[in-house]
Amino acid sequence: MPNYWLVKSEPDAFSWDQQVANRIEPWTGVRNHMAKSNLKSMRLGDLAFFYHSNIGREIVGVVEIVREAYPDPSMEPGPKPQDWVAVDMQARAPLPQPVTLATIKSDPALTGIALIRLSRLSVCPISPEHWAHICTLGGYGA
DNA sequence: GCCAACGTTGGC
DNA sequence: GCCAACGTTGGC
Repeated sequence: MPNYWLVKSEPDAFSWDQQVANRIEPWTGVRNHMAKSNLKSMRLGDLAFFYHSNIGREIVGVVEIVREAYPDPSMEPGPKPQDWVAVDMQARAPLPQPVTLATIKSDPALTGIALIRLSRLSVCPISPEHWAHICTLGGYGA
């Protein structure tokens, strides 16, 4: 059974359409330790919601982890050694009906979800129950 | 544009 | 080790 995640991207910087066009994309630039530890926990075949932050504020698609954590190629050489990581993700399919932040916040079945509780965390775990519920809301995989 | 949350930096 | 200052994220 796969683990479930949610990753955020500002569509200005990198959008779902670009993810689809590129098919496989390195997920780089994470500079937060909790998010990094989540990246390191991802395994081949894990699935993640692709969330548009700031513009849109909705879950728009599903991606699959196709390469586990490796050194982030976007790291700048600096005075201190760093160990940020990237993973590769492949677009699976869009949600037929995107699920908005407003919907997630107002749904009693989704209380406590990390997306809301840790609003600044860019890579969040999702419980299997929440995953299934959001898939239903989004008409995904029906 | 504003603000809350929160991580990081640097003075002490 | 504490804490004020500051920067960033991201919702509103």
